[in-house]
Amino acid sequence: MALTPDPAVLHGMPLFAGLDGEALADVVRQAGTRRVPKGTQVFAQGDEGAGGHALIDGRVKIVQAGADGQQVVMRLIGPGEMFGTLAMFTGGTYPADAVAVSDCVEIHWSAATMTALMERHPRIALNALAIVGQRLQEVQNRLREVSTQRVERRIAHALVRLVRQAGRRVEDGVEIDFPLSRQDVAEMTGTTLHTVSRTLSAWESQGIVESSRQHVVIRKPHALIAIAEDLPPTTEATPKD
Amino acid sequence: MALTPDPAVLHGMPLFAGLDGEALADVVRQAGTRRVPKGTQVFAQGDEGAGGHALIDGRVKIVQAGADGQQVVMRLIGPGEMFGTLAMFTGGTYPADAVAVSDCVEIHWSAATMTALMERHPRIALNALAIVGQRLQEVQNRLREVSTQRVERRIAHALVRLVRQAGRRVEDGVEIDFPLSRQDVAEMTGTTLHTVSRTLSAWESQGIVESSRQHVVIRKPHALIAIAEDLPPTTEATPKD
DNA sequence: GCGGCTCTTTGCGCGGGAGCAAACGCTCAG
DNA sequence: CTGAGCGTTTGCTCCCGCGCAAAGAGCCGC
Repeated sequence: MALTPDPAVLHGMPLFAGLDGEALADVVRQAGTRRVPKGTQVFAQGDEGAGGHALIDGRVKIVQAGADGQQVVMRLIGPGEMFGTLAMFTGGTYPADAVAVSDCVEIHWSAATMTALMERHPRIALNALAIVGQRLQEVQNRLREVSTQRVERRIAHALVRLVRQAGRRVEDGVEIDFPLSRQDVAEMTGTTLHTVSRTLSAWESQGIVESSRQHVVIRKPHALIAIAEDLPPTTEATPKD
Repeated sequence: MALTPDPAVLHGMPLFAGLDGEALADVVRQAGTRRVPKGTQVFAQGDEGAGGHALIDGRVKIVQAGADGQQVVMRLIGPGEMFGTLAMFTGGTYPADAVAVSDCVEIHWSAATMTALMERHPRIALNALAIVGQRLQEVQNRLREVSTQRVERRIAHALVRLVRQAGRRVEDGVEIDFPLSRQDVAEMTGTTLHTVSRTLSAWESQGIVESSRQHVVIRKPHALIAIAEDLPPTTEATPKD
């Protein structure tokens, strides 16, 4: 292939944690590289022959659609993260769409090579187990959240998670470094874009956030956390933990 | 120790699928057996040293509670099913409560022995991967459901799932063979026991279900599926206005 | 610069379903 | 048999958040 990825990109990927340099080289040798222009799909829900994907550059959104067309944003992927790996262990068809929200570069492995890699380096299978287990817990937490909490709190929590995942410090605040529409947030929290817009407007008038088209900056992270955790509305306090 | 489980109980457990008789005997040899009286916990959310559990007899409910005390029923476990295994791969503390809703007998393995078993029989790790992956997909589906669908449909879907898992054919209908309160259903679907009660009452007056205390019988499964899938009401359904 | 497109904001009205409270009824202990 | 306790039913009220609609605001290509 024209593009041969640098083995260094695999560093920090939990799936390949604990592998020695030789093993990493082996993993990289099997990988293919691909450019994915903004707005196109990396793979589609129901596609056969699921393999493994790792994002080198850009942003990818994992969206699951129901029979009625209703969508839910399952994950947002940034450089260095893996995606689409779940399908390999559960029958081979992708359970969701992966769409590039900016121009992307990804490396990928076919299901066959991935299986071979896991046999040659059993450590990968154990890593996968830990990763999938953790993902399961996260989804369970989201399920509990959406089942028991009000909309405002869910939106706050979603933003807090986004900050943790894609937050970038800027002068007076933290920027969410991800193209993020109101519709996206709605599909992450089980509400409508209208309610998200209203909520953000309210927060903006309180100086908690500042948002523009596809773009959000958190001005008072502690206030957002207070809403997410349902703490008393302290004016300026550092929440314990 | 008095109780030495029959290796046959492991048959049909996906986690041990594909193991030969000798390996199964090895697995059984490491297991401990325990009786758990109705109403008590097998393990509690946050407990350290998570191991693996398999239910021999009885019924167990897996419940996750949030900081505010709000609960969500994650799974219902019947004989032959495994539970509590997730925690082994993700840090060692149980993410939910497991409470016996009837007198139970379970076998269990400590985290250490389970790890050793997985090293001795790598097939177990691969099985675990498939199981956790499938569970993740199921939870994602529930998340989508609770995020996008109305209450009546969610309740219908929950009952359909319960029928699949613990359904028992009886004369004119299918019985859900599991002690099931309105509160339980509410905690599975993200609503309140009041709404569940009202919904079941409405269905009962339409002859779709028949319910009493902790007990539900589905009289017209097809009608329930129609509600769950939002299909046009079938032939004998009572017309709406 | 102009027009069109997408994303966003905001007003308005309504309804699904939560919350509260009270009564009913099955089960079981004594 | 009697009483206590828990699960269930049902009425009533209220309001959060959805749905609809229309206007505003960046951003694009031409």
